[in-house]
Amino acid sequence: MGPRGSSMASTTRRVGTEGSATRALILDTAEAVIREEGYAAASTRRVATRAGLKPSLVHYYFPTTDDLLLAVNLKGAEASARAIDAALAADDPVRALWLMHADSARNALAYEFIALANHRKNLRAVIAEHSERMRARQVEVLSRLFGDRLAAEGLTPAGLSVVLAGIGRVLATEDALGITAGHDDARAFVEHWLERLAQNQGTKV
Amino acid sequence: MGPRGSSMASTTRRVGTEGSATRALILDTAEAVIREEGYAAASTRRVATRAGLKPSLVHYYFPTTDDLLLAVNLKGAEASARAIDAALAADDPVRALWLMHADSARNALAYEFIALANHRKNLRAVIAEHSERMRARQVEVLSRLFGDRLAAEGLTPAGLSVVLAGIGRVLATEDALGITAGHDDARAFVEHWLERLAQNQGTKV
Amino acid sequence: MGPRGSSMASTTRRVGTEGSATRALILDTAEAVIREEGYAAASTRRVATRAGLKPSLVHYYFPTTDDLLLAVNLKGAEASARAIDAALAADDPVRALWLMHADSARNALAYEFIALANHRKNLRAVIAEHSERMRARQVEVLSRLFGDRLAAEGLTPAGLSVVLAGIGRVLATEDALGITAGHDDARAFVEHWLERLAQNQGTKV
Amino acid sequence: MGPRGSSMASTTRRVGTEGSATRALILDTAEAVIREEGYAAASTRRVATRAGLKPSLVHYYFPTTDDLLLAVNLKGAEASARAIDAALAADDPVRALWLMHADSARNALAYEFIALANHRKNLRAVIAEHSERMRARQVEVLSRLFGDRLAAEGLTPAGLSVVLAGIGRVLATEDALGITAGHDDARAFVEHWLERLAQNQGTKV
DNA sequence: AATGAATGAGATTTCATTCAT
DNA sequence: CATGAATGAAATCTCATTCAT
Repeated sequence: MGPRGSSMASTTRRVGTEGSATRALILDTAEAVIREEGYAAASTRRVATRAGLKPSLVHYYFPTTDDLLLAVNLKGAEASARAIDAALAADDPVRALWLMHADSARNALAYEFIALANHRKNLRAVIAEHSERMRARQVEVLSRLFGDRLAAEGLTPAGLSVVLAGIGRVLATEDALGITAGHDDARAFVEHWLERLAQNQGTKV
Repeated sequence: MGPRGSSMASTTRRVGTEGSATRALILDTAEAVIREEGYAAASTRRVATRAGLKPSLVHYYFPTTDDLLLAVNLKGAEASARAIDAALAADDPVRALWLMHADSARNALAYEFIALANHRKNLRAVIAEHSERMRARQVEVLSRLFGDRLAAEGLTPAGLSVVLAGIGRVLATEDALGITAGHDDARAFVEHWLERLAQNQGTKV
Repeated sequence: MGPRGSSMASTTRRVGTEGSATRALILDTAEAVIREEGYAAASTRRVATRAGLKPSLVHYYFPTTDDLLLAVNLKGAEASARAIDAALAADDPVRALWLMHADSARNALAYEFIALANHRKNLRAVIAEHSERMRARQVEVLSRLFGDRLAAEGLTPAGLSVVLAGIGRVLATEDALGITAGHDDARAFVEHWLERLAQNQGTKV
Repeated sequence: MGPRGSSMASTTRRVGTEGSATRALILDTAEAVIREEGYAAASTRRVATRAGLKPSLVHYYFPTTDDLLLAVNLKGAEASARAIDAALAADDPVRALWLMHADSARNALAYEFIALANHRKNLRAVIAEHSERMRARQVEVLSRLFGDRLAAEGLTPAGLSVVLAGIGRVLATEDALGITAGHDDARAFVEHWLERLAQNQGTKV
């Protein structure tokens, strides 16, 4: 990905007003680029061109490419957190959670950040922490929903979260590649199983 | 990611003796680089340096970077095919298949190629085809093992393959990032469930 | 000076044939640029433009700016070594040594490399070593010329080398800036003193 | 060295109260940066960051980088002038002058400005003038101390100043690089010689 | 079968400077 | 007094690829 200084990415450093419209535009554009072309394509130039800005301006707001990537990651994490909280408030919380995991737009982004974390030691810790926080948040929600009742299925809230994440992600990523064999079957299986679970579920809080 | 020519990948063009030791060395090195640093790092130079060869020589065997990447992908696909066939011959075929899906080294490579396919239209078709072939091969194996008996669980061979792939992949990728919450629970759940399935299984062919 | 990776400069790495005419041209041009505009001006672009080459070609021969700078330094050190050896063979060796130290072209280059060493940890060791080798070579020459006879003046070969280097350098650098006050006086003083020394000198070897 | 506007340095233009604490902070920080990392590192940004200020503020006080550099140079010249005056008032003035010339902190800064003058025509005249003034001031002091008595040694006040400057500078710069061969010998030689001179010296004024 | 030379493109980053508030 | 925004230029480096030998 070109030369990259070895200095730690400064998660906190943030040039430009937080509420700046330009900053938001850059962030949105970068997210779109990452989703469509991968994190490696989120170069200053490409993002700037697409946003109709000068490359230098991108650097003004995000001194380092890492800063930009982490900012997009953070934004995604915040969106996921909101989605989880919304699930808890939904009519059928478990199903809402499953839909979130099977959402391909969300998965495309998440996938990129995992790939990114895998290849850039600098960013690994921050990205991993975001993922862990999402897991924890889901555990909270699922615990509130099921109490101990998941144990009857041989599962735990954390285990359920892992299973849904895995199946959701493989469906989304394969869809993107045009691979579909077994998808409907797997989806039906999960949904059927979740329905059964839902009957076992405690009162919504 | 640096400049990448837009020329169609010449899947078939192949210079250099097929059985050449140099060719094998380049392929192995490229695979290691991809596994450790990601496909974006598999540049002619990097592979050459690491293999102790001149960059030009890499180009001699693989005229295009895409040629090299596809060759590594093909090699991985062949290894996966062998693993699936070996599973069929194992004592506990379903469990062997699950272990294959949960194998982190294999997943690391597979993950890279999915990311690659996602971001390079050129290669998408070839890589997707390899994945589909693997899925088909597993369906064959699982059908032979279970016949119709999976239906009782609300599943199909293809659906089961998808489920195992998803859960296996999420475990492997999160492990790599040091995320472990819920992993043991999910693993126990899958293994317990597979044991139950195995009792339902037909005679090994 | 722009981004600079933290990787150690690879003193030995050397792309392109040693005897290449292009390589020599780049080296000569870089030396001229450094002498005239300072080491900080020895950028790929500037050197390339001045040599009538493409910037990429400079990178082909000297992957890193540090590689280029060190190569120029090495070339200078070799020239100095030859000058010292030539002094030993001259009619009046001590005076020849003094003239070498007072040579402004040589000093301009030396000055740049000391400044460079001062500001780039990477290169410090190599450059310092070159300087030390020059000092050692002079000590050898002066010892051969004077034996113990310098002691009568309260000096040693190494001490004399330091004194000549210091006075020679200040004269050369100030000349370059147009500062001349006291220069003739200092020069006369040194030359008078060296004449006296020469009479004290042993037989030339 | 990055882009550097070609606008003449505005030696006189000076925004911000002369006595401003902020101005002094910027000046001190710039001096430290130059001393430690060289004049080329004294960029608006770097100085600002290190001083905990915004880059724009540095520009507010010093519209141009050249303005900043010259201000630091002036500050250094004033300090040297004070050191020379102090030498005259010292117990052993000649020795005090020598110690000033051998002072490595002072030399590090002086070295940078000579390099700077060498490479930026804009600034050459101003910096050279400062140096010349220091030389003149020393000549005054030495004349007062020795009258004509230096002639017996074949020297003049200006010549002595040059000699001390040269030897002092080479010792200081080589020390910084870890080169020490001959240093003690040269130092002993100079000090012994200065002692002899001192006995020849006139009454302190 | 292998390699040295050359080139154009692009990515990352740093910088000085201007302007409006 | 002070600052945020914006911009254009340049420096460093990496790459894929082509060509001639």
